[in-house]
Amino acid sequence: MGTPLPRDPIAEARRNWERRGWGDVAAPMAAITAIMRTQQILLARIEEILKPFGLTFARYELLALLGFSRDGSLPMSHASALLQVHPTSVTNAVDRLEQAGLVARSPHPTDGRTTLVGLTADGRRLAERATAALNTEVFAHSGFTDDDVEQLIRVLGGFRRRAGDFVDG
Amino acid sequence: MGTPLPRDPIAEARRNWERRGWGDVAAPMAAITAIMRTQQILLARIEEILKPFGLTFARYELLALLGFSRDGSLPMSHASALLQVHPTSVTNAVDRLEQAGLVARSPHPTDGRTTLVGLTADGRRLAERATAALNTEVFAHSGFTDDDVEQLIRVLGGFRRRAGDFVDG
DNA sequence: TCCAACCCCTTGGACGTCCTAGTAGATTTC
DNA sequence: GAAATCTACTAGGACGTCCAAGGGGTTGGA
Repeated sequence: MGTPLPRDPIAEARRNWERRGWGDVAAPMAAITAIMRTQQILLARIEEILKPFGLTFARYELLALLGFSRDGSLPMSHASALLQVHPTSVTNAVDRLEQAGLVARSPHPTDGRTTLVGLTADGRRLAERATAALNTEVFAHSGFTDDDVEQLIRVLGGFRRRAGDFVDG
Repeated sequence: MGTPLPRDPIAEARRNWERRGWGDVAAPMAAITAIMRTQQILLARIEEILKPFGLTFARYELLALLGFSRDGSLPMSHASALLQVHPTSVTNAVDRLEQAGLVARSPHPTDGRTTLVGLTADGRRLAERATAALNTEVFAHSGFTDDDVEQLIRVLGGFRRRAGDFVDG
């Protein structure tokens, strides 16, 4: 999985599509496949940076989200909605972060169904250090030009809105 | 995980980054996060279409790759390289596809280390039907305009080449 | 010739994601 | 006010991905 290929496998797939008479959908197929592969590359880079902190990307995202919330604490359902992952994924992440002493669960003061997750002091410190590392090690040399970034945000933002992720502009 | 959010959580994150004084990396952070989320949406759509065929995206990719190879058969290491996944992921996919009678393993004629994976007749038929379904149900209404597709292929292709995925132009 | 280095594949384990229940609390409806 | 419905979280399981380790097959240099 290390050595570069002599040819772009996605361009190859696109040619195969065209050869079979699916030229009308070959380009979107290639674009979607490229998104899949790019995500894989980026995720690997991020995980590599987070590993020394004992974090995965899923756990980091939760930590960062809590760090930006008013009082460092949120209902689990709210975290699930904002991170746009299944509730059980939040349960999983909270279990492990709680084990590590980075977050703590507490009951909601008025709604007995709801559990709040809050950062511990350790959790807040680690989130800040991990963010600093990601900023300098990943985001600062993302591999995209400023123009690329501009276009990606515009194109993918439109896609996500049309896909029903959010409703505002 | 179903109802749209009132605000774009990625734009929100970007504003948080800027507020903390990380404005220099806020845009790439937003672009990368958008790629992550877009991949998640697209993968869910694809898996939904493949489910009636008893396939996952990982298994479909292997089936499709074999369908485009000369004789419908490849060394497992070659499949791993072309699909750009870990060898154990190929082992896993082949195990399940073989169980379903869609592929078959056979020894390499001259190299005793190598195992070939080949499509069965059932496998080839299913790959064709699944591809047709993806073409009409996903790629034909990708949610991207032709311009979007053009830009994504260009931007992500450049990124992947610089990341060492492949070496040609 | 023969052994060290390398390659190919598999096993076992850790993680994250989702789905399907299932339990408990809150809200709505009649 | 009681029943039906909804909401929040958790347990268990399937799947894909990766890493680490191990067992054979190949190869090339001493």
